[in-house]
Amino acid sequence: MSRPKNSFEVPSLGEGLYAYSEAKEALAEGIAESLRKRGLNVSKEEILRQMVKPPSEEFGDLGIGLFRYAKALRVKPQELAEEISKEVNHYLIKEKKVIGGYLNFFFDIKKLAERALREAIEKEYGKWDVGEGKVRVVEHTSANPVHPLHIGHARNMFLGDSLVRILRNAGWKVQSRFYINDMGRQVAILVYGIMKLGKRAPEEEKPDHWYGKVYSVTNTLVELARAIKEGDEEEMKEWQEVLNELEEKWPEIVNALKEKIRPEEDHERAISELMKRYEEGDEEVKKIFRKVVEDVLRGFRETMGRVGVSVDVWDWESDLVWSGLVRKIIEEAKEKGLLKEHKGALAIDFSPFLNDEVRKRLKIPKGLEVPPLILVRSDGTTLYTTRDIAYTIKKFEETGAEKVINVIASEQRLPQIQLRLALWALGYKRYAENLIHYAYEMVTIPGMKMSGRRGRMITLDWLVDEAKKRVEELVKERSEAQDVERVVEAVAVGALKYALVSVSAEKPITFKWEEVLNFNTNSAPYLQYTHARAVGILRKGGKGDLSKASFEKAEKYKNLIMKIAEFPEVTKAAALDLAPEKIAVYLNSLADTFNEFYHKEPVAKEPDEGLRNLKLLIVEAIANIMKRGLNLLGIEAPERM
RNA sequence: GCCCCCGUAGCUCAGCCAGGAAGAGCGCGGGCCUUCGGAGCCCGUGGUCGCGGGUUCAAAUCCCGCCGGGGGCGCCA
Repeated sequence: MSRPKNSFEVPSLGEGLYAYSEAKEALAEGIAESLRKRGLNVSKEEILRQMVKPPSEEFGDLGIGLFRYAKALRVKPQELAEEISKEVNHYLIKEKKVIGGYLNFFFDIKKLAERALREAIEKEYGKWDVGEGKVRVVEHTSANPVHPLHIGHARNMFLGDSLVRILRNAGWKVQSRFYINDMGRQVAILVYGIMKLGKRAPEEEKPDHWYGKVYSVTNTLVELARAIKEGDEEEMKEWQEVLNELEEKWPEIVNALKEKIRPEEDHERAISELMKRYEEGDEEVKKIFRKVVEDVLRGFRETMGRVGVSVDVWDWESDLVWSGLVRKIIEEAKEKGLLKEHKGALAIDFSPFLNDEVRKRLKIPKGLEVPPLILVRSDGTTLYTTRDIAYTIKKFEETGAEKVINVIASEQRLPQIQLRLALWALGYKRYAENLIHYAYEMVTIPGMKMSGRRGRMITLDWLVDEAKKRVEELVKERSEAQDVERVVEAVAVGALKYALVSVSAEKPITFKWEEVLNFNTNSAPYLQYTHARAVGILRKGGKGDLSKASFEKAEKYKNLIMKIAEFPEVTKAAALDLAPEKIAVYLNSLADTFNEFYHKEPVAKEPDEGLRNLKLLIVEAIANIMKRGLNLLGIEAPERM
């Protein structure tokens, strides 16, 4: 581990790497060196990538296939493996075994346990400095402030928050940001409705929920008016149906707005006018927009508070426009001759830039046709992506960030690509290359259809309420905790988070309560329970003493020792791959291994003092890892459940 | 139509980026409770890695083509 550069990112370990990692790297370097001696140009990193866990314990704990090098050297794989085997050593390795072209290593579990257990009971086990104190920005949640946060935003928020934690743990300085998209058409529609209605959210209702209703109703009335004007029978029918549905749910709001948003008026123009005035900074309009959006954000913050997520910086899209940053971008584009008229608006045509080299560097798929990006509407206002260009530059320049990670639904892949291309075209090449679209797929609940236009939403507030209700029933009877309320909260929220971060982001999720709240396996409650159980043992048995533990008996608990020793590799991989699910998968398997041990081995009651101390150390390591691992996923680990 | 993502055991998923020796859990069948928290444990069951080609000593992994599911192709975001 290199020396920390930021005082607040100091790893607690002294010199050197974690035991397992140190051994693995030493072996890799040894193998690479052996191969270099034979004339091959091989790096430690290349070897490291190929080192795998053999399929069976009998083959070894760590291994590598040397076929490709044998081929390059024109020798038999087995012979090469045997020769290299003699040249590679580390004090934590007690045996080497060659099987075919594989070179496998066995750890000396006693020695590994001595080191790994000492490391694992340290407060900051699994912390790294691979980020070297460099800055990264993670933008997440960034929901449109026109309706409550829903299940999709929840996935976004939990993934984003977990990435922040994982990256910080790996030594990056991370800033999280929420982009308040207050200049889009949707907010203008909401404000339009509010102006017509002539009032803001009532005290007794959560503001984001109330505004969500107003937004749905206004949008429906506006769309209906448009359909009538255009004489589109089909659309008319559809929107009328939506309106009827909304009227059943929220008669008051619909009735109040129906009077004021009449089909014969030109609402489109009025809304465009509003947007324009807001963009120009018209004081009167500004006041209303800001008040409405602030109200909705208050609702967001309340929800985020419930699930324990906060962001460092809240950025207003409108500030970007008013500060002139957006205009500056447009000027730059003009000067560079990038702006072309496209159907009456101003756009960047990317075709001159789209060569294979650029595609590769900006991760744009080979076959993807990228349409021109419109920067300025014909009425002179700007669009979301235009402002996002300015925002991206701001994120990089304000923080000196090495990379900016945008957690954004995969539906927005194309605009994100256009954004990178626009940055590239404008000459912000480093930013373009280091802007990461962390895309995630949708979440669905069987039997519940979300429909924005129909005001049908699976809100995060509802999810939390529902989870708490369900958890309460399960916990109340059995709980040993005094503060059952807090436990219910931690378990309910934890279960939701785990369900949404334990699956890789690119996979769609089908949300099923039976799985989310399955206390038996692969869920936050299962892991929390395992943690509480481990802590419970320590309460009874006390903490283990390193100087009294019989490490020579560690071999018997090899599975656990190995797992404990591997934890830092997992936290590192999760950070490098931006993969919270790796933590989840690991913790689940650690819990399985521990529960097996727990059942077979008395710990606190173990009569042999040396063995008892060893076991207590193992239990303490598990508790610590469980807690730290869950924390990286944003999940609390109560001491009692 | 074009493009992107996904397709691994009955179910939920890991492994795919950096090719090397098919993995978990659930479910199902059987067993274990006077024991530190049974929200548990043990044994067993289960796969032409969507299909077809190709590259390779070696393909779930890379390449090409198809099939199925989802998403995207707006002066919306």
